[in-house]
Amino acid sequence: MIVVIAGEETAPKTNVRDRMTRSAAVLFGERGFSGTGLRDVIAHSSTPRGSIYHHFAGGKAELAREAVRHAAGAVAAPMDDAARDGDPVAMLHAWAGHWRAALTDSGFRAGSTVLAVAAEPEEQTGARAAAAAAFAGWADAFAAALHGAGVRRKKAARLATLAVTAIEGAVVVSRARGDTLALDHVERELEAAIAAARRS
Amino acid sequence: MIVVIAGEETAPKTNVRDRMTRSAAVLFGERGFSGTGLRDVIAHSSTPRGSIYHHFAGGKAELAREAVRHAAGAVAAPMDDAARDGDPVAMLHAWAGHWRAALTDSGFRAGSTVLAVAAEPEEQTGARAAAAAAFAGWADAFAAALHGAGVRRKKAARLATLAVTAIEGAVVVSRARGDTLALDHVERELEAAIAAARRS
DNA sequence: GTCTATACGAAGATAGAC
DNA sequence: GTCTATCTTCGTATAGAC
Repeated sequence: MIVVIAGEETAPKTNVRDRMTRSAAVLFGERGFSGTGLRDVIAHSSTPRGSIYHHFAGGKAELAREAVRHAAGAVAAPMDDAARDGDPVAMLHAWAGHWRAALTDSGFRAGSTVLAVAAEPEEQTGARAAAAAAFAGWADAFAAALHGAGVRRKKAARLATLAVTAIEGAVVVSRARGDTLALDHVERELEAAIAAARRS
Repeated sequence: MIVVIAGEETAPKTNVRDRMTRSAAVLFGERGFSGTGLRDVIAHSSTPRGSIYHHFAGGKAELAREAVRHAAGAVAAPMDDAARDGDPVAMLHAWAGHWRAALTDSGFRAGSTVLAVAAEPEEQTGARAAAAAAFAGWADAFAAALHGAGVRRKKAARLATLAVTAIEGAVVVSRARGDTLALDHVERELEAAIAAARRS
């Protein structure tokens, strides 16, 4: 979410930190946590080199936690927009559509920041809890929509976990293949699973 | 697959290379490709330091390709054993059971070698094609079992993609959470999806 | 085949001037 | 807040002795 303060002439204090966070999210998703250097983040965000430890006193681990939180929100935003109808299928399409666009727009270089960080151990990233919270946030939002559409609460929770894991997995498989076939298949099968759950 | 040659007294030529490959597969799965150094592989496999470039002239990229192939086979083995009955549900249980055991036995440090390599770009790993082939191999084997159980060929292919992506995703989420809940949910929902596909 | 030694660059992180 | 300079450790990879 971008907050614009009316009439502000100078850049907000958080500008540099935000740009670093955004670039870190992109690069961690593309190259992984260990595969991305702080120098890469500086170069990608065009921010001052000497100030990264001023903005992120906790070093790379703090940057990873912020990047994961940012990425979690960036994925949740289109889902939340679509959730206003209360239709879980619309939510699924917004969710899958976000990744289809990210993959094709980047020439299949984009990847999930959250998954990339979660794929490396806590000792390296220091961001395991943030990644787990991101997965849980997506699942909870989707489960709420499913429950609102008449799916039993426990069934909705399981189906939401299936959606989170399959979509995150489909992003990786699609990237490896260089096409969106895996994402297409997952989207269609999840839609069928939602329809079946609503009937029962 | 492990081949034991009867009566062989000395270690086979491939012994050191195999141990390096196995350790690389474990460590890439746990720490990611960039997060694992060749020194880590040497230490974990207790192999001679000076010989890694003798066995893997292509360097770390060649090691990654071999590790991915090895990991692909290690996951396919329990699936193939269960597939002898031709029951896709038994295959699913063997598949999920393999990961449940790997996660709990390792204190939730184990991870998917294939996913870890696929989550980093080709320019870093040099193993994108091997990862894509591993995903495709699992999906094709599962799709064949589904088709043998009466699921239309195209539906079977889509459902198999759902299974591959969801299980790989569930391993990451389970690791981040420190429990097998995501894997449990995915296994149960995939079982329901298989049952629904056989009815239609 | 395996060894030691090392090249060469980059990693994360810090110090202290301004 | 941002700079430059630097510390220390580590990365992959290679050379050449044995």
